[in-house]
Amino acid sequence: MSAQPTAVMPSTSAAAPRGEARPQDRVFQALRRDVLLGRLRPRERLVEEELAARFAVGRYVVRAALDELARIGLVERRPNRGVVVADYDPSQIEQLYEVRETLQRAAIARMPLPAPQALLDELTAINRTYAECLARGELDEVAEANAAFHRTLFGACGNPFLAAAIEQHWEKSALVHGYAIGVPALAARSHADHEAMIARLAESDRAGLGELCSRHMQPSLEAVRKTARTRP
Amino acid sequence: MSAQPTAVMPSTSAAAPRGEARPQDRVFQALRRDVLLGRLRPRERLVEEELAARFAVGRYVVRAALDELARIGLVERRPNRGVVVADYDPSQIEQLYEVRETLQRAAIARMPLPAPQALLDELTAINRTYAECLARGELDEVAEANAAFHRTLFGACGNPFLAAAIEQHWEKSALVHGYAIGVPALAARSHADHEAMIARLAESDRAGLGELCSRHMQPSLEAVRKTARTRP
DNA sequence: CGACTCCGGATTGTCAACAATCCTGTTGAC
DNA sequence: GTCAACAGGATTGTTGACAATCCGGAGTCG
Repeated sequence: MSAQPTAVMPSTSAAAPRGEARPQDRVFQALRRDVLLGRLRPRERLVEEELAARFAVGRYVVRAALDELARIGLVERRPNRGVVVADYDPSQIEQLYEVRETLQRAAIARMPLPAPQALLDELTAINRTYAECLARGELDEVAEANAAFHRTLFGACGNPFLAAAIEQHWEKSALVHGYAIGVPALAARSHADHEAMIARLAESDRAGLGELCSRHMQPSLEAVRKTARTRP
Repeated sequence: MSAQPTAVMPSTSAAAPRGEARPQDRVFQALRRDVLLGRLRPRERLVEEELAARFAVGRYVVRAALDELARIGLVERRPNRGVVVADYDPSQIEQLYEVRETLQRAAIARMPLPAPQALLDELTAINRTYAECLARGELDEVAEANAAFHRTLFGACGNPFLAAAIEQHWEKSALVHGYAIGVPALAARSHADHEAMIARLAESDRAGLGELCSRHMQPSLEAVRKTARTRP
């Protein structure tokens, strides 16, 4: 009885597509946005009791949310010493991007082509949302659309574990993306890149897509390098 | 003040090299071994209160340990429905191994060669421990030495994020390794493979090391395939 | 004058009890 | 006989209070 081997999918993040009414998810999302939009700065300390008061919730919930944030690498837990917002130095960001490029190239190499029309349509729709929100200046929504585009694109590689690894490292470098989106020129170029990616996908140009995705990561990486030179 | 940009290293697991006296780490390790050595079977349910009684500890500690186990993918949490031991079906294991191979090849491609003598010595020492524990039939220690070998080898790739990703996926497939170690022929072959890897490393044979590492993963994968055919 | 020790405040780690949720076996109607 | 609603028990989610730990500064000794 009950020998049904139900598959255990790799759970990338807590982003279930449903109601999301759990209090700890609400706190998690709020803190995540605070970090990504710069309201909480790197190396800034997060005190559990303050957050519990701010969100009108028990400290246990805050704790669970912080655990989740630590899991995806946005904050760091020091045992008995609390939680601080993660602060990657430039060389670490270079290393992180190196891994991301490796994973993305692997995903593109394994992606079934030609891509189904449904995928192209979905990506096109997401990128339209991206442009619309950008025009309205809703940076928060732009970031979400940007994430959705990459999640959908690399989720189509056919290997859930690979897709999960890509998303995981995307989250880790989310701080950098957040910065890049804030610069209008970079955001506009990003939108154009996305369109080009859809075109490569439509014409089954695997090599071109790989190159495009790798170059797509360069501008924000370059911005980090420049900032590093300015503030050594 | 305190603008020192202390590096935030990617924290792969809670395996700090120190005392490890935290109760939740003790429970975590104990449960981890139970899963890896087969004392807890796939799809088996883990009830918090039972574990709390067994380890003479509060339910909170069990909860934290289970969270950690879920984080590395050995158990699965279903909200409001408890946790069960993870159960990957054969096709998922194939996908997991595909990602592992991709990551390992990337690590080998970036590994600084020639390898420092200290690394060769460390790997040799670990592999000796492997053989000794295998001879004594201490499977638990064999598994630990096996993990240490791979952690040390791929940790030398120079990119902590890449090393962390490799270790993370190693943990996810730990169940498969545990099975392979239990088969004497496979365990012996594994030891020989490790020696060959050290040799390739010593002579800076990058391509040979890559091939060797990929082939090194095949036997346990093949065992999974066979088991799948036997029990469909 | 510098280094060491010890104490106080702040913060995290843990516990036991309470509330919400889910699964199971039973009952009743169609 | 089958299906749906319903209670009962079991299990997880959450809370507030208590204990353990760590950081910083006052005080003391060399």
